[in-house]
Amino acid sequence: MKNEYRTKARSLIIEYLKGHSGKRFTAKEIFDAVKDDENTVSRTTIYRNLERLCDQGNLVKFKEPNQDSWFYQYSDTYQHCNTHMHAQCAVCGRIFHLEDVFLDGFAKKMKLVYGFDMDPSKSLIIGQCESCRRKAGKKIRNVDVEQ
Amino acid sequence: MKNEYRTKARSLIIEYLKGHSGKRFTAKEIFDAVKDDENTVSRTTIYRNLERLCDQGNLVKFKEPNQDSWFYQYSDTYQHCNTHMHAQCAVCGRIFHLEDVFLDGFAKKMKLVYGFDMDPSKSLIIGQCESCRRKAGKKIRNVDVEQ
DNA sequence: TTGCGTGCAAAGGTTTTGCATGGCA
DNA sequence: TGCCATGCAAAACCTTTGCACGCAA
Repeated sequence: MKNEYRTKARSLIIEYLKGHSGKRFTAKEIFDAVKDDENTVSRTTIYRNLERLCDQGNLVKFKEPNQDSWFYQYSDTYQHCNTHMHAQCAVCGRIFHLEDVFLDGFAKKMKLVYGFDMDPSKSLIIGQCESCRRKAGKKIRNVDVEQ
Repeated sequence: MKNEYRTKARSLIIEYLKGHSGKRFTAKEIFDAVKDDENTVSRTTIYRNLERLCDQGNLVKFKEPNQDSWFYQYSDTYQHCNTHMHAQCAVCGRIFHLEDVFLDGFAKKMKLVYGFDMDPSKSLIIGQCESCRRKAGKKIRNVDVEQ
């Protein structure tokens, strides 16, 4: 078992991700965000820490259509991710954790009708969340007030 | 509107994809498959044709977890893809088209419980298909008979 | 002091672009 | 002939790796 050290770089990354929990970022965005006039965290370190956080289960790593780079999203509740399904808002990128009970009926039907054994933890529902739908209604000249 | 020419390269690519409809390939795999002793289609051409096929709606392009490159899968029925949901087998990669009626209940519940407007065409269910589950049962010393 | 973490530079791999050439209609 | 498509080489990106040095415990 490896001992884990608390370093400046790692703290900066985790702080940033935690501070924006629920939003998704590319490695590049995190690199830019963590850097300021005095300090910089190398890309290598960013990648290595992101990978570690994924392994530890605090980070979700996923792709979006037509995007070259991976997205990372911090989630305190991700520990349970191997057991349940997620929905992601196509607008703001937030990931929602769906209750298992909610899925039971669907999974059963999938099995019955298609003979398909679904793996909820790997499946992803895409759509628009409530708050983004509300915002969309308030859009002025097709420009977002905030993202 | 652009006129489309029938060229050797494009025919080779489409033929290969059609001949293996339901399977998924990376650009590299298609590059290797299309090449033989006499002919070769450049990577550039592969990518340009794959992109065009996607635009035309005959090809699905998607990522899989922890894979660097995109996967492409030919589908004659993909024309309807903007209206319905898909399930993908994690083992063989085949994509199944789910009936719309099948989803109605689920979508309604999503809206009701989470206020989430799902976009079936972009959502993906991952799991194991019937035939792969059967094969898995027949596995000998953890080696697949065929993939 | 030990060994984990970081940074640099370089490599690896996939995909895109510019430009001249080739081929379909 | 007039476009469209192809191929080559190079570039653009994102991500990973090797190695020496720095820092936490």
